[in-house]
Amino acid sequence: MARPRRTTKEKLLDAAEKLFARKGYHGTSLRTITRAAGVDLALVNYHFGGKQPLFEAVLERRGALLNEERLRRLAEVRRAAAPAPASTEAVVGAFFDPILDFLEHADRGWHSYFSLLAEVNNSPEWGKRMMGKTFNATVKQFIEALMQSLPQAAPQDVYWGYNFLTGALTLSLAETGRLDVLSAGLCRSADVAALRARLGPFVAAGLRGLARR
Amino acid sequence: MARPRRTTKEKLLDAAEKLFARKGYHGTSLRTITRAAGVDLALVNYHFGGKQPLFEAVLERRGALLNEERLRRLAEVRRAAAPAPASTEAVVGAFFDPILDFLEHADRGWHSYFSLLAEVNNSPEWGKRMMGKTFNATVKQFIEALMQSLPQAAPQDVYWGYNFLTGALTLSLAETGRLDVLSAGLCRSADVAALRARLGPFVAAGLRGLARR
DNA sequence: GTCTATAGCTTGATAGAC
DNA sequence: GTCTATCAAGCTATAGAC
Repeated sequence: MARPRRTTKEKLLDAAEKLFARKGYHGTSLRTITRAAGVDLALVNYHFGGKQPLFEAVLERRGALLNEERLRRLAEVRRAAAPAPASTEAVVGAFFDPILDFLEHADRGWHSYFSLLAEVNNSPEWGKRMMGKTFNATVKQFIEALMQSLPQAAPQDVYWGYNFLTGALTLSLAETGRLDVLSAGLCRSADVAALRARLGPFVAAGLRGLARR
Repeated sequence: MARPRRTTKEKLLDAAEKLFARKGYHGTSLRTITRAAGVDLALVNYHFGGKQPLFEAVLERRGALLNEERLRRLAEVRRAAAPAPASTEAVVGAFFDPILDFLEHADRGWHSYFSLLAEVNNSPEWGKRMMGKTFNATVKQFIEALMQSLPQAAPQDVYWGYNFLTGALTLSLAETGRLDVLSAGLCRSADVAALRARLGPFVAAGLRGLARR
């Protein structure tokens, strides 16, 4: 409630975030976005310079916050374990928990943002370039920490393991509702507490299993 | 080499598969598809009735083959283990191996198909409806087999575990090239043998870890 | 910063000749 | 089954008034 007056830029970012998450980049027109934002069409070009720069601004806005929080927690678990390396469970937690906390405690926009991220991460069109630009520097530090926590694992196993880890995460973040259908309502895609209880154990056990190969 | 003469319908399906995989449904125009297929624009409507029916036909063509092969292998591992239930590793293998075999031994179209599937699976727009229509009946049998292989696990754990499993799989199938960048070339997204060696162990260990919670 | 008006294209779909 | 021709609608982007 700190600043209820959103600027035009923020209105555009919020509306674009929600709509890009639902129908993707090409499935969303600037007219739809500006109508939802209650803002004139021409202002997209004034504030962002075009459709694609707007898209990239959406991805980067919360990406920067996420990186910051992840690195803070990674430093924390490393400090707590020193001089030993942080455990696999702790590193995985530092990677997942910021996302789960944002989803549970913060504004609804994070749901859209992560759903969009899930799509971008799995898209050949955007995956490599856009995910890399925003997240590579942070991710490299996590992969290094995972390697230190699993000294017997080959580097290739850790890279592939990170790939599986992020795949499991992103599909969960997409909140497609498919889990609800498959389980006939027993599980809900949007149940963050249920996800939190299970994602970490699954991934940590998977990584240890890979290292044991 | 059995039938080198493709029908117009097949030409359209092949071109659409490749292009939808690259840029998604909204990012691909019918003109781009028909140009790539060497076929007249109006024939999409004649043969399929529109853009969306073409998209669904692409998803269903190979989906039917995949379901068939998966169920064949599931029956096989069940028969081999009877009267005990098939092991988690065997069930997971029956789910992954058909995909990996198609990728390794069959025509290039399977790469596009699975890459497209990865995007659809992570998309709120298509995920629930299109994945469900083609795959729900088969997937339910696999989830049931997983439950039998992990009798101590709660059903919720298996449903969430299936969600993680399919997330890890689909990101690997997307072949976004991100793994190549992160590992500085040490691992390659398209290396099916490397994926085969690691995906099963990761997922089986993850499921067992979940069940042990 | 905001808005109107519009240029210049591309889109999916179809009517109708062959 | 195939192809030409075209329609109406939608798109991004921008020039220029306020």
